[in-house]
Amino acid sequence: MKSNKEEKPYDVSRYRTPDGYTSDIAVFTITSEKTKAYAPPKMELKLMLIKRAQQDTEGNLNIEPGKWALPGGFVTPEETAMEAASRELEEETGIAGIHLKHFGVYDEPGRDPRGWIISNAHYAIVPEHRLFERKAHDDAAEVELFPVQDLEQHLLAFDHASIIRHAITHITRDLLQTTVAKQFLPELFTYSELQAVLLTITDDKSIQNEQAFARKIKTLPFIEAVEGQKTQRTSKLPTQLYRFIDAEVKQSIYTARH
Amino acid sequence: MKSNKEEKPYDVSRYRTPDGYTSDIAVFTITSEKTKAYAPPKMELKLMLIKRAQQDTEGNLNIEPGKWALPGGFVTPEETAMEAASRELEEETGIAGIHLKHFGVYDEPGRDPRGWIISNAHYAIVPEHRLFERKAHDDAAEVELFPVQDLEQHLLAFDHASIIRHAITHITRDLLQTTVAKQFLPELFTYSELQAVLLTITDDKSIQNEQAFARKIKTLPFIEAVEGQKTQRTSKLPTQLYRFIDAEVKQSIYTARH
DNA sequence: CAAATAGTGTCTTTGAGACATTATCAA
DNA sequence: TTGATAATGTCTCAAAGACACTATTTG
Repeated sequence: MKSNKEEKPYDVSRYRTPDGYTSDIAVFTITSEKTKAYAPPKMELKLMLIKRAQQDTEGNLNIEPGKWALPGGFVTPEETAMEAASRELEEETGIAGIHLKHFGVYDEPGRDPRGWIISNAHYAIVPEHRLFERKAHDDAAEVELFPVQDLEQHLLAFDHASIIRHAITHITRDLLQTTVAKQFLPELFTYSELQAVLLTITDDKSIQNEQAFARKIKTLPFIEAVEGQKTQRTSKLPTQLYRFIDAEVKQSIYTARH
Repeated sequence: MKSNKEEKPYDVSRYRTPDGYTSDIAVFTITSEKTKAYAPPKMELKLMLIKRAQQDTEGNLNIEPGKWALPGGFVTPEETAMEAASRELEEETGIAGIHLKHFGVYDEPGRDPRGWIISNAHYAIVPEHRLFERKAHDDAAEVELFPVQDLEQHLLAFDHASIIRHAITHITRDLLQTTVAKQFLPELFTYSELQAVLLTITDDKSIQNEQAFARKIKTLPFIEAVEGQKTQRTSKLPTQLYRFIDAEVKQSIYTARH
């Protein structure tokens, strides 16, 4: 861990410590647009960003004003960055108990004009309905949801453009390779709801095809049909409900079909 | 990113900064034991650990002496943790240009008795032959390779037991779901060599079976046979050599067979 | 020849893919 | 009845799995 080299009194770097440790959060939500009654929703993956104010509440100039940024804040010594993320998220949006995942650390020298500041980045999955009650934060001039496709064109603070790219890469991979998709869905869901979630980040043919996907969902070892449970929220015909079960998903590129 | 709350003068946490930022490295290697001539090697995944000395070269007591630990050290403001890992690895083992991957951050309050120290953890893949020239570091009483199975029984410094568990989880998943296995192999390799690497971390039936795996390797989109290239290092019969090619591997648990 | 690994032949079974068909219900 | 989604029937084709067998080379 620490080598003696740094502990020796003559080592100049001994007392160089970071100027700050922050936790940033890429808050993703999927908005469902009900096109009509008795039909599966059109879903779209969106990222929540905050527009940095010109000045803080004391009247001092803010840093990187007017740019869009990920919510976040400084971590205190009494908490982990994950706990800080959870706390910030609650302060920002008023919601707690959200799925959070670490996906990277940003420590490039010069990434933050304020000094040597290390950012621990997470993504969060927030079901749309829980975002309704969100409230503005003190330095957040605006809070807005952006479809993940057209994020490139906005002016982003610090190195957040890069962080956001990685966040999208990670959540996309996790949605396809783990069962996090359940964080976007109700406890019980139909095949077309799961399909709509997956289609926000993939255009895979066998996921696009209704019949194929409806058949496939029955064979997945980590999803089970809930006998006798049906809903009419996606069609006039009562539709089978499914739930995720705790089953370890082991996969390998050396055994899968290609 | 930073909220005004922390910038206000009355906020006590404003000046609380970490006492250090370290980079730790889980150095993995696969040792090949040639059981006999003209046979595939028996391979085993091992992790390199350092035994912390009782005192440093100045005669001061060292922290966590006698315990096994991951190599690593403090990150300076002029570098990223990844660069620090690369530098430390070179100082420690004399080797450069090694595959490194970030897999986690450790920032639990109290994890390090010296203060609020954040560890950015990476794993490294070092081919066995490059470890031969490794040399002892100044505070490393001993350097040793441990098979990943029997790491639990050793006394580990700080929270390294936990970090190591995560490192093994991550490298295992990456070996099966990405093409990092190539980091353990020569440029050109036989099906049985790749098989031996994979069998260090899985007991999957279709990887264990020679015929099945020999057939499967020909169909993998990210591996190609190198026409006309054969070797006799794994058998008396000249054997086809393969190489990894740059092909994007997209997989999904919703489309794979289960 | 014996032994060991590499590689093929072939049969069975499973599931993916495609396409058509049926079921159910609201408007 | 129309229109929409859900669900099934069925056929084809590709690949997985299993097992036997052949090929090549060294000692």
